[in-house]
Amino acid sequence: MTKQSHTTTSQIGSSPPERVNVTLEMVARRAGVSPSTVSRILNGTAVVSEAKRKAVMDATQALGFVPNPLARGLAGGKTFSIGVITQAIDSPFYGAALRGVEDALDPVGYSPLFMSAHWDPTAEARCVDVLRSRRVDGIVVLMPRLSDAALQACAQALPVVVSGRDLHGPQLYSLNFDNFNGGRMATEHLISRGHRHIAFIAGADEHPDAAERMRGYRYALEQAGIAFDARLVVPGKYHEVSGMEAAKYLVQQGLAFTAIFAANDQMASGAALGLFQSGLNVPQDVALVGFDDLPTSMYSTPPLSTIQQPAYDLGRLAALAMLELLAGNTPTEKLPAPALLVRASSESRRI
Amino acid sequence: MTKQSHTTTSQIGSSPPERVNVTLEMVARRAGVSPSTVSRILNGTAVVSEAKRKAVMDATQALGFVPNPLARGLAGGKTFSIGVITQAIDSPFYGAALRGVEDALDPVGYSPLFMSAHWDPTAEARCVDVLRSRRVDGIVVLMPRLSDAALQACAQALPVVVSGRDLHGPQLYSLNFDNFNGGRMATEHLISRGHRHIAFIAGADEHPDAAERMRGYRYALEQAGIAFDARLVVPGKYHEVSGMEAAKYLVQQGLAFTAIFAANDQMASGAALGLFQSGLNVPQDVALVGFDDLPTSMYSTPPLSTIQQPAYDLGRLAALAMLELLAGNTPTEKLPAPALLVRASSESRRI
DNA sequence: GCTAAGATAGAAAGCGGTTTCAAGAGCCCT
DNA sequence: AGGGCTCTTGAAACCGCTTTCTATCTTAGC
Repeated sequence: MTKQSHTTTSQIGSSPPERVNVTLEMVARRAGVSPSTVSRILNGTAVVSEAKRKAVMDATQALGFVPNPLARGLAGGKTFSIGVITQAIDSPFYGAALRGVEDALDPVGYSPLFMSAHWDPTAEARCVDVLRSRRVDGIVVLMPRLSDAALQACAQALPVVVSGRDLHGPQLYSLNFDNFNGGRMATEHLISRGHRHIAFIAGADEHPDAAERMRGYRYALEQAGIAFDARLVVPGKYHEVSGMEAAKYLVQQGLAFTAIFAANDQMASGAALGLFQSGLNVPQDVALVGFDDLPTSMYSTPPLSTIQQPAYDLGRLAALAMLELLAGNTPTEKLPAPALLVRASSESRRI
Repeated sequence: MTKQSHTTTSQIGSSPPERVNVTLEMVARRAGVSPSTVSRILNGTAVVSEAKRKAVMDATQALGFVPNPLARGLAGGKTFSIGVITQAIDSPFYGAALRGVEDALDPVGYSPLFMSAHWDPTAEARCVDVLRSRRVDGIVVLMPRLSDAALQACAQALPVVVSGRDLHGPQLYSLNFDNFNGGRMATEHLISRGHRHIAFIAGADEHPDAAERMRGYRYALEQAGIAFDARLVVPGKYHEVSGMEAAKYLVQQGLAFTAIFAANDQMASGAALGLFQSGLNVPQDVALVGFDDLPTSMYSTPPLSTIQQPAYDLGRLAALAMLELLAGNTPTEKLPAPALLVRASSESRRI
């Protein structure tokens, strides 16, 4: 892949903006060659004599030429932009991921086009359509809600990278996080602290990752010889309110639990509040563990123990994988294994 | 402005993707008219006989024609995309704002192009260059770090909307939030609760809004006849760690403060943790008020009293103002006045 | 009834690149 | 010296749409 150099000589504040759009033709004229030659040199498409190469480079520099991406897209079919579909751009989790995407794409001259699907498959399909109509070179879908079939169909037309699935194909790559082991580790951690009555605030059923985390929870209990108690599992919706309500509900039920494992940090944060409002403190009365390691979790009061899910890396690796796909290679990116972060919210207190 | 209808008949899952790119010319042929006519009809650029209009509409529908934005941009100069520069896409504050931008732009067929400048003016200038090279129709800069002059120069070339400044011009609009009164209200709230020794965790000096919030703090003290004590003002950097350190520092100094006003919620959150680690509780020992009302602040333990700064609206209104500018109108968007949200972190306890 | 003005619609010229096609130059070989 | 190749480079077509220019057909005016 041609490394896109954004050596743009800043136009801000520089001499009056009269220096309107410099075109490839102007460069050609100044360098005394044909437009085709300039194009070839700039793209490294063909071998050119060193003399002309130098002349063109100089002219490019002198004129501050920056190729028009629109024209390039129209003619060459590549827009150097890639579509990124998230569920909500304003969620802390996706925010970090988008940052990762940005950091991976920017240095190579690609621009991300972000869209939020709001957990709605229909909206997600529309996002895909809009992105395709904008002629993006590829699409990255973080935590898709679309069916596997739909994603695969989409990958027929252009490269696709998804997270949270296990799909593969010539133009399709997926990055999956080990939610099962994350769930297992979080639960084992609580068990190792002496807890035997561990409540679980689950995520929405449609979230495959939420299901995996729960599977990890149950597996850990089983391994420890603790009977699974369905009453200790409360459904949540991955956001704070649902965590808060779940915690209050657990307290109201009068169940004897000493710890809570929430399927994500947002719910854990809500749960902490729910417990607090019910007169219980974390970790003195109830130990709490979340999942995701949102940037804020480390600074909550008390800091939240959690499973680190590298959202930033997720975005970065997904973007890098897309670049590989675009370059015709087979991506090899892998997400790091889940890691347990023990913080104050699950502090010792052996029961 | 022509309302862009994204009536894209979803291509996902629909009949094989053989139905390659439908072009305007194909529509023209099918409708038995010239390409120019199709263009005119689709853009409402000229009066056309009802018969042809119908024929074209039908053909468009039947073929599922979606104009190629690249070609449009190349030919017509408008790309229906607008650049949005934030300081950090992964900050909760900007996340909400971006969501607002998205919501305002999407229905009218415009796409946002997000870039993060990381609080670096040089990076910000580069963002502007990249966006201009991508031929965006306008640029929205949320909380710019660039000089007024640079922004004004930029507005010579294309419409610009900024937040956090007070700039005006033919192609320049700004949305400013009343940080002074926000700071004043937060402080007055604490004073009304009986506090006389109120510490202030300030934001970085370069942030004009941080300076305004501090001015509000001092003004409120003055109005209440409370002497300003420079030792109670600790500099922060708008992120959690700095808030945490500031709180610990205050405690270490052994100063007799009973309340803290932090210039933003992230620092307030850090401060709560710092106090907690110093053995002090919010609000029993120290009352705490933040600024911004981040989505998470409401669910922190205890919920944080704060000044509501409508980040979502900021994004939405900025985008709407841009659309006005693009339509040749003078925007009239105004941000709502600051509002105090009293929550548990500053709970009663009259001293 | 004939011309001036107005309304519609097509032809064609870009917009700024990429890429195919073809030609000229240089080189080797017989 | 001439034929056959390869290498470099220019000319021109094309990507898909907008827009100017021009031509045709009405309709109005006297």
